[in-house]
Amino acid sequence: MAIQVEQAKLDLVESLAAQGLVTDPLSAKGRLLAKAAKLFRAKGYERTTVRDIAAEVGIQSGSIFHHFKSKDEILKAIMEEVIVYNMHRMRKLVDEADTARNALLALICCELDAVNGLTGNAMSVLVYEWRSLSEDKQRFILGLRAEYEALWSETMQYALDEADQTADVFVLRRLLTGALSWTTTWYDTNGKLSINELAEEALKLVIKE
Amino acid sequence: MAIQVEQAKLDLVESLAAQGLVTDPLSAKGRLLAKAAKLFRAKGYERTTVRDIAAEVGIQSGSIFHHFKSKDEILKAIMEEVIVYNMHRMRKLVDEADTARNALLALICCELDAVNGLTGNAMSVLVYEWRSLSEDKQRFILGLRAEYEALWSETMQYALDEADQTADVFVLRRLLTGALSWTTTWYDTNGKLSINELAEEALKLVIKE
DNA sequence: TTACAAACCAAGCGCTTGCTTGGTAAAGTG
DNA sequence: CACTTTACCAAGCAAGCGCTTGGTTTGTAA
Repeated sequence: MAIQVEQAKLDLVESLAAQGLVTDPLSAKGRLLAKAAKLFRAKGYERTTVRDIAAEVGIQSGSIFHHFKSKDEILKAIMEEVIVYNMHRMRKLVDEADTARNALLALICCELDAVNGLTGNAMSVLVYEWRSLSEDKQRFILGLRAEYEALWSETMQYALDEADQTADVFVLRRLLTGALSWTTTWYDTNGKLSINELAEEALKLVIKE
Repeated sequence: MAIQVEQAKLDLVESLAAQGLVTDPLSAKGRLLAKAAKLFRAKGYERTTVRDIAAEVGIQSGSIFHHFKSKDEILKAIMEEVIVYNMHRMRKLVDEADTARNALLALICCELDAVNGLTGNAMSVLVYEWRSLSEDKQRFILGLRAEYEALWSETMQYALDEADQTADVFVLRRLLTGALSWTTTWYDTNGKLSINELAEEALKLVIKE
């Protein structure tokens, strides 16, 4: 991926951090979130102890609770911020796309990059550590996801219309969600297949040519 | 799904249980496995305590260790048996199929049914509770999965050849794996969409017509 | 230099966890 | 009938868990 694209992603983080929408990744709290996401992904939320996180950051376990009220507040923060961040990216990409097909391709690319790139740990946690949140926190995150999914459905419907295809968007989006999120278990960022190539393959699942 | 198909599945369980390849679901141990799978799926392995399982079965928590040496032996047994069972089903269906396309459709159908039907709890656990196994047990299960995946790759390649399509089977199978296993989170067994219809939709992702 | 908040430490509390132990009751087997 | 095996109970231990507490250090700005 081109350098300016990577820079754009960093700029967005900085901008969102300045607005207080996400935690500055360079702050003490931000570093803690990143390390926690890494551990939660690698070992699972329940198997990761606050002592593990503290050791990874280089502080005492009790000090964690200066930044977060509880362990599952950490999990919630990871999930919330990764949705907020990717939502902003997605909206921008969809607005910039010239065709409906390319808007959909951009979304696929974005989700693949979210799952396998910088926010990969957080995205994996979002997808697979769902049940570890308390019920009310689950509802809160579900609300955010609803917005995210609305943008997907809309974009997908436009792309299907443009290609003169009829399909059940509900079913198709869910099949695609699984296909894309599952890449976290097998896709190798340093392998031969680029994210863009993989995105083209995934688009072919939806839009026949 | 037709009654005789359901009966065939029960017959297979009985036959495998008689051979000692899986635990008889009617035995004390078998009931424990089923209840454990249900809980592991609903709450996750780590959040499910041996006391939870015992209460569900109706025995004391210590009595569990008469049947299994440790908690993660239960997890391993659930995973092992669901692979063995579905492997037998898949082999039979592939052998009976008249075309390569139908063999692939049968596999898709089988996996969807495995994920959403009788073995749904166990399959979800197999897919999502992976990291909770000890390392050597992970390797053991991985060996079984390798056989399972070999049958998939082979069948998929035949179907692509038959349809005069070229594609990367490695990538395509993994995209499909994600799409199918993710159905566990949204597919409603009692909804309007049947497993067979969903399987046709999933086949369309792979084989264009 | 003083003042103050943010970041962190050292120690440990109370609870839950997987698992062990020594024993009992019932069912199967010759 | 005696004997073995299977299935289970009642009680509790040792370890690990999230989290609290009271106090100390570090950074910042007037």
